[in-house]
Amino acid sequence: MNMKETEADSEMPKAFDPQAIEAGWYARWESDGLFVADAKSHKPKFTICLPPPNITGELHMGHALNHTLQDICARYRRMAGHEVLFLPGTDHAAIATQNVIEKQLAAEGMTKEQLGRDAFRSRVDEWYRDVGETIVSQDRILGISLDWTRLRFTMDPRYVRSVMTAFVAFYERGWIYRAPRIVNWCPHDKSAISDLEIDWQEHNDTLYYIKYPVEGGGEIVVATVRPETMLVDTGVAVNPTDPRYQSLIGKTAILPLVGRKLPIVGDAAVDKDFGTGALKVTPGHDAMDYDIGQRHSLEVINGMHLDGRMNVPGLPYDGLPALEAREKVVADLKAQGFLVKEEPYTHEVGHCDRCHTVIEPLISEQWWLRMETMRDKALAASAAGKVRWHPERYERTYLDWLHGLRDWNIGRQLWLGHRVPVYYCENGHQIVSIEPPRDCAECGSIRLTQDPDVLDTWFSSALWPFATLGWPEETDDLKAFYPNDMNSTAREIINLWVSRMIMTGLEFMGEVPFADVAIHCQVQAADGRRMSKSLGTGVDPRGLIEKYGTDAVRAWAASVAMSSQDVRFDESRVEGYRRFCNKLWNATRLLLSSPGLPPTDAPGILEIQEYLEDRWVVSRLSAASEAVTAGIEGFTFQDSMAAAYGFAWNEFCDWYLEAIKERLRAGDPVAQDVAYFCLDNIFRLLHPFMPFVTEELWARTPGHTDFVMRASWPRVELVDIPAEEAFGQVMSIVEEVRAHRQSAGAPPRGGSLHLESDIDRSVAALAARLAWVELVEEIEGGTALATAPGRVSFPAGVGASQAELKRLKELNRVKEELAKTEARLANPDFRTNAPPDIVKKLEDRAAELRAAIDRLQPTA
RNA sequence: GGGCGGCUAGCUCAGUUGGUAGAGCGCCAGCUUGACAUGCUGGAGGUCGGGGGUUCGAAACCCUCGCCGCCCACCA
Repeated sequence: MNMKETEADSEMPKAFDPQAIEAGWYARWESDGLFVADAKSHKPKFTICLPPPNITGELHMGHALNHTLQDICARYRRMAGHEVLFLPGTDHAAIATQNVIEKQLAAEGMTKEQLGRDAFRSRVDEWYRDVGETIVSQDRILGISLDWTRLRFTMDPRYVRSVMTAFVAFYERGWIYRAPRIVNWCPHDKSAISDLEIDWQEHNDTLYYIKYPVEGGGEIVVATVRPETMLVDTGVAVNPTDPRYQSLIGKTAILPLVGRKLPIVGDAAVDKDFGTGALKVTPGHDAMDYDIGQRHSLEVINGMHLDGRMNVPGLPYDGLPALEAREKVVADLKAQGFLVKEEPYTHEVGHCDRCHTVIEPLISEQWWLRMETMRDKALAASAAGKVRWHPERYERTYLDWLHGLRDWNIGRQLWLGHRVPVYYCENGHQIVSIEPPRDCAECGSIRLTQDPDVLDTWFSSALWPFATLGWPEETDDLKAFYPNDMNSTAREIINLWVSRMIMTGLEFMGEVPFADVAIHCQVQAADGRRMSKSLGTGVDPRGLIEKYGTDAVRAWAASVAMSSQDVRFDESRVEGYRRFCNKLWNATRLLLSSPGLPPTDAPGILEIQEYLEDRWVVSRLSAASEAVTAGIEGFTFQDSMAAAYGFAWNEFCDWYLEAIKERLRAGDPVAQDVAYFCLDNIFRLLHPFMPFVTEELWARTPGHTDFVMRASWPRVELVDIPAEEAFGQVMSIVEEVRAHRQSAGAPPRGGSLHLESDIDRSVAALAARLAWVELVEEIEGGTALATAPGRVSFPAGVGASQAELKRLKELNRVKEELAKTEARLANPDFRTNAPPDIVKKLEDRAAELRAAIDRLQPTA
């Protein structure tokens, strides 16, 4: 530790310059090992595993916000005496990465099929190495105190082993099975995706009414927005309670254009009020139809190839893309007189959330994971209060989803990701194994092929809180740092990620992965739209950092943090926090300019009896430190920021430093001591929020030989209520005198103030000094004060009539308030029902107002 | 179709057991006051989305309507 070397003993520059000070600190913290967690430490542990950003991504406002909040917690806990592990990592983001690579290949005039699976894989590995830790290393400029020695990637061999272990464990429990189901199929990625990966968009489509003839006479009309799917209809369903159709149940309809015979069945899932109340049943291409089909043993026909083209051999629509097939089907229906009518119809259509292609539900063999047991454990953990949500309301989002949970489609038909560890031998035996098996356990065959599917990216993310620590090995890290303590996330991945971490954590580790889940607010663009690169509404945090400095961006992030409301981005607020940094900078300069030897020990021994302002400021500091701590502990970081800002600027700088300027100039050691004590505490309280400027100023102030990052968390308990009341009186007198001075057009200094003897003399003296007036025993004329018994007069100014105007205005305002107050007091119900202290307060207020009126009356 | 959040000063937001409406930015006016003009001082500006109700008293609690945003949902 050799901080003194670079400590600037020289004159401080007049203005705070973020670029100049932020450069060095991160490297020094890192090289001094301040971010590295010690699993052997005896301190209480505090662990956060940073949500792994997509390796394809760029740092955006959401990361800046989320990572800052976690870093506030990490830095705070270190100072408060915890051994902190704050672990960074990245996620392989299978679909997103595959799309990136495929685009690259396309640019080279190639497809992945031409390249082959193995070459594709090495291409991906190369790309991963290339991109490396670009995304997370951007966290360095944000000052995020991550333990880089423990950087993890979901494709690291050790992590892959965790994923395989989890798969096999689930398989052995009998929870993994392969079955055909309707899945959300992305024809572009040629893969199934889960329900949660669907992005719903409103479409203006057409609802077609189609006439199906019924055998033995008559007809039944169905309505659909996807007429091309009728080619593989295998039934017609009506609601059994619908009198219009009851007589048709059991009969057979004839499918137009195809001629297939369709049983007409009764099923309660059919909505009588939609369309005609009759539903064409296409079990191969609609989830509800599939269920109806299962209930009535209807045939399942797959009518689509995996690339979205129609698969209807023998029909003229075979091989057409869905939309073209739709046009042709409609034209033919119209030509043959089956189309009854068309009407405009607006509805939600699912798109792939990675590539935005329209999803086609189709039947497909998939790997599924049964969730019942894990779901029930998760529910029980919540019931037992093991997971606390902040804000609380998000617990319901989570629980509601859990209650409706269905089996999870964990398979993806991609080339990139964790390959399903299932192998088949030439004799059709199946082997499930963490390591690739050499031969078939049943027949000894060595001709094995691995299942082509890979796992949903979220399957590996679900293991993050313990797979990053080495699970399934019983590592020191795992023992020391599981369970983690908090998880901080955007609300859009509560179900996708948080819920699944909770379930797997309970299943494999027997404990919830974290006790607290913080869901931060969403940052919107200034115009209220979503921030997104494609909309051009994104704001790059790096640009902001260049402009205002990291500390300003972080302080802004903290100030919005966990607001119940999403916030519109307002750059002027960031700028405001840069000015706050400058304020701290200059307050420090003022102190350092005070003559005499500065204290050599860390400030702390206080002689605060003599001066009212000293007693007041440490009392306010006590309140601020409590509020800042409570805000961090209670996950309302915005409250912490507001409390620290308000104290440092409005109380410490505006009032306290102004009050002691003369004492500082005179080199009064008590004033220096108290002021240094306050600054010292301000730096520590603000360090989690604004690490750079606080570290820099800490190094520049006396008595500090170690990093503020390693200082202890302050707990100031010097509350002095009488001092706060007395100083409050000072403030209101000073403010009123200043107001009178301005409206009188009097010069900035000078004038006389007389205060009646029931005002404490120390209050009177301090008020006079701060208001730049002379305290006098007698006063001629002048203006009466409303806030205290007394009068003030100024050397003749230009605006005497303005002063008169001001007096009358004030008199009016006071009279109005008195009228309102008296009216409330006159209400007998008020006196009988309101608590006595409220009544007393109001009576006191009325008395004050009457006194003020007396003083404000013209002197005649 | 369910559910959640929001609607407070021109703008962005605070307002935690109901008890005289706040901050920052912006605006107006005055200050080169020996830390800071990235500053200091003073000021203007709000029927707390509309309407009901509970209460002595509502921005806060209840009902209702209206917008804005989000999440969940196998109605074709």
